[in-house]
Amino acid sequence: MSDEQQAGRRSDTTRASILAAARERFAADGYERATIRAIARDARIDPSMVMRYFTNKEGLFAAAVALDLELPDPADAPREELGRTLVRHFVNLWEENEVLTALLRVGVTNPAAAERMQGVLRDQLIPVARHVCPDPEQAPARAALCASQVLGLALTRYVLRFPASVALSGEEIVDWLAPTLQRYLTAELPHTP
Amino acid sequence: MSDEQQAGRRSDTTRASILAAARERFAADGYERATIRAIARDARIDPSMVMRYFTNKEGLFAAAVALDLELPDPADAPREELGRTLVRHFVNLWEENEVLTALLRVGVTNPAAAERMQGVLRDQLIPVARHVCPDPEQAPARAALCASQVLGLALTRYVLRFPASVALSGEEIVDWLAPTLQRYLTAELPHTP
DNA sequence: GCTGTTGGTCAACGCTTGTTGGCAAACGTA
DNA sequence: TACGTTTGCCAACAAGCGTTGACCAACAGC
Repeated sequence: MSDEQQAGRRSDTTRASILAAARERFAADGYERATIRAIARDARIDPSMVMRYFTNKEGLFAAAVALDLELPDPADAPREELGRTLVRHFVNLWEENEVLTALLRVGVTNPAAAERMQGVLRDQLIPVARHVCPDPEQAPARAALCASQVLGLALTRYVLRFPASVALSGEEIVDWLAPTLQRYLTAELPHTP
Repeated sequence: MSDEQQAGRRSDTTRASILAAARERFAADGYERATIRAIARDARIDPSMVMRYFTNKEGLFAAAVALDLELPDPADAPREELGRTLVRHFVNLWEENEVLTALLRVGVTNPAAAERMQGVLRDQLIPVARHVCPDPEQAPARAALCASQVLGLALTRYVLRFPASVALSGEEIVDWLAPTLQRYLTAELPHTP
């Protein structure tokens, strides 16, 4: 009767297991090397099922990396601790959420994924920056600097797996990065105007 | 007579044009999507020539991304300006050198490239850190933090191409990042021991 | 003159990829 | 019981990949 959902009645479990396998493979191998055949094998179904559920490899990826950062409301934390709050939030997110690694690894090769990351920055991080930084006009640049440090750490820790970066504890990361983000968000411009 | 070089007498120009095309493609497309056929087309030769000169796709990549950071000697700059000196050096390097973008984009998918980046960190950046940081035992962690910030900025600027990151001038990048690297290298540990 | 080496092209190989359409069960409803 | 829908597997497709080996043209030295 209802055509508002495409498949959805009984085998949501299959759909979910495909998505789980896809996330794992995309996070581990990137876009091209995460083949539909390998994902289907992990989910113990036939490759053609993937097409039925998600029409495309692109569609599968888009469904696999639906993302909401759920950033804390800047009004909830004191302005001087926002850096620390943000870094702690990101570390927790990366530790528990495979989607972020998948998005990062794929975004490097796949323009659609890169654009989605850019959208996350625009819709979720820039507003936070606009709320706390001295001149709202600088919000995009300041948010981009924060993103560069957070993504850089994720890159060396979860993707490139530099030993010294992997060895850091969550606490240490927070202690090192918090002042950086705090300065990027709230400090006056470092150069003479 | 001399067998110290494998091919090298007359057609070094072909070899060089293959390498140039390869660097460009690897930097723009990553490992899998930079096909030998496309590289050969760019260099206006037959794909089989690539194999003759470099035996493998792996061999081609390895030859295309030979890299030396040529970091400044830490003894040449005053300790308090090392952060600024390093950031300026890296910005110049990234602006003029396609190899770094290629290495970054490929390293995300290709373990061999990731290992090479790790080697660069180990052999070229950690020694600098060991030379200036309070406790030499912390050198790997401090160098990894510096790498995370530098690579993160390169990621958002040259690979993901976030507009706010692209819009930054070289000077602005130096002004923002220098204090970060300076702190990662020389500050006392930020947390209580 | 021949002849061997070098730089280069052509056509094909085996393989993997994303993707498609047909067919077989299982199930709910009438 | 009969039937239509859902859920799934199987076999195949066209295309693209890295890679190979046979063949050509030019040029060197004897």
